[in-house]
Amino acid sequence: MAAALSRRDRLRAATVAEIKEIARRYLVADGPSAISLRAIARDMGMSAPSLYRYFPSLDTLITELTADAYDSVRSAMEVARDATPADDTLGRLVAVSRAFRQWAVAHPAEFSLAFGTPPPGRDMTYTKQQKPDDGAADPNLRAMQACGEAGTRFGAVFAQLFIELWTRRPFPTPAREEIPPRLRVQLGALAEELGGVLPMPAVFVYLSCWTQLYGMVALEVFGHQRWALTDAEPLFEAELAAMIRRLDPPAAGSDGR
Amino acid sequence: MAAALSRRDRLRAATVAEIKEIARRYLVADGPSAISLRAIARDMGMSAPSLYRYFPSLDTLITELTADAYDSVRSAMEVARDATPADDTLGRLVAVSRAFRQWAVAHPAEFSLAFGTPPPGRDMTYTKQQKPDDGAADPNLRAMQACGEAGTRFGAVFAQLFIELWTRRPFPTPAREEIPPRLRVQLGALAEELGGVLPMPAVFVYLSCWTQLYGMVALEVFGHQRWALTDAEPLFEAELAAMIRRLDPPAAGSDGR
DNA sequence: AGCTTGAGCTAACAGCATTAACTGAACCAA
DNA sequence: TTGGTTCAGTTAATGCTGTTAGCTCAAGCT
Repeated sequence: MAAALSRRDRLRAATVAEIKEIARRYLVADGPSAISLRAIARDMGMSAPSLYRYFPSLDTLITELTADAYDSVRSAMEVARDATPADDTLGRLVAVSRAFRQWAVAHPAEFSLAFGTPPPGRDMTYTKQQKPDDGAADPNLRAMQACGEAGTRFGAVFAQLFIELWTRRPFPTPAREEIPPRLRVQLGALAEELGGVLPMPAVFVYLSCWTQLYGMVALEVFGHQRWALTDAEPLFEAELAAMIRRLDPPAAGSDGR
Repeated sequence: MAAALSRRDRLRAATVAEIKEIARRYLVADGPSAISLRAIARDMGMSAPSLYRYFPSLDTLITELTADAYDSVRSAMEVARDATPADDTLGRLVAVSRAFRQWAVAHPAEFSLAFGTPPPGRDMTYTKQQKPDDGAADPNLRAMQACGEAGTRFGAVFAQLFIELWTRRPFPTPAREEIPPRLRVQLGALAEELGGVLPMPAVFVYLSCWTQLYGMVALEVFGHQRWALTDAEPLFEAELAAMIRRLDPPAAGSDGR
């Protein structure tokens, strides 16, 4: 059922892909604001209004590029993960983290789209309700929803690794009582959403690690670290090592790699 | 020598201030791309080209707004710092960190300007060389330079606290040998730049804390945490507490607050 | 064969940054 | 006080931008 596309649908898909590819070119060359329908149309030998047959607005195009960015990192991370033995969960976490950073450094514009400031009006990407009439008539809303789902799939790669790690060899967590009540309920809800495998304090560690990772990479890609460092990679590696140490403290030594 | 301004210069400064204020209004209302010279001029009852008497381009205006944002957080942080006893350095660090987050949450648009994706072409904000002909003829370059300096002044608030903390009661750091050589030289250079007070491994801890702080706040303000949390404050407080514990481990107990 | 769908077009509107050329008032020096 | 310079402001124009309306024509389906 993969090739159940009519001739027209295939042509249409090809055009959509070409539009996105050219748009991505402008994006990486001169930033998101350089993406212009007129310029894309010019490059394709078309008129600008024709593009509205494929995207209801420029914003929607950019939203779809953002979703593609999430898929792109995710697949890069999955490749790195699958190149590491399945029984070495910590090794996989390291590989995935490195892949995340490397993708980000190699694709700063896409990274900014997916992990930087969202354009105003598209903040609620991660809304989970909206079950009624789900698909929605508005194709722009549909794109935003798809973007949110792509982001969720991205996050699931990290989450899955933490779940695996926990089931194989639980990592140290703070005691339940050390976590303030208001945080407890939120983390508890999140633990449910993640499948109920991780206990609430483990979710805290998971979020903490992700925050540190994001902070490192975002600071580097956004250029907010150049006042301190000329090459951010060694610091990243050091922080990554610290993170692993936190998840596998040398006390009860094991293979660890 | 504060009032050494001619009448014309005073009027000019007032106009510049009014332009910036209106621009800021558009910024917070609808994001950076909503700042338009024509709209500002319309609001002021002027023609758009007139604004070029005050700013050489829209980009320069935005750059100056970015510099103002740095000054704004910094002053908020300084207020919070000075409201805490000078001998309680850890308390000051907590106060400053909270002020940083609170300012960010209250001013998401300005935060994005200063700490989010930089507009393409203005990446090299933090360049330090360029001593020759320093001021430079290009007023746009001058603005970018001023923006970088404002960013440096912002960072100095945190740096100063870490320096003070270290001189009062040194915090735990990794051993020199645990830090890989390539990172060592960079941190060493940075330690010099910070005045040579902090030893190299302490600089590592400083950067690590700042990264965690930035990660927390950026994730929250950019909305990349809403899939996990409805209210980011408790998690921030928990991470902040963990940071403080790292700087003042309960082993050699002291006042701590 | 005839109708419907869809892909493309042109023309047009409204908004944008920016430049050029010009006017008039404020300032400053003789 | 006069004369020249500086500077704030103007209008007109260029060339971008997203987007809508209305049209044409070929492909696809009945």
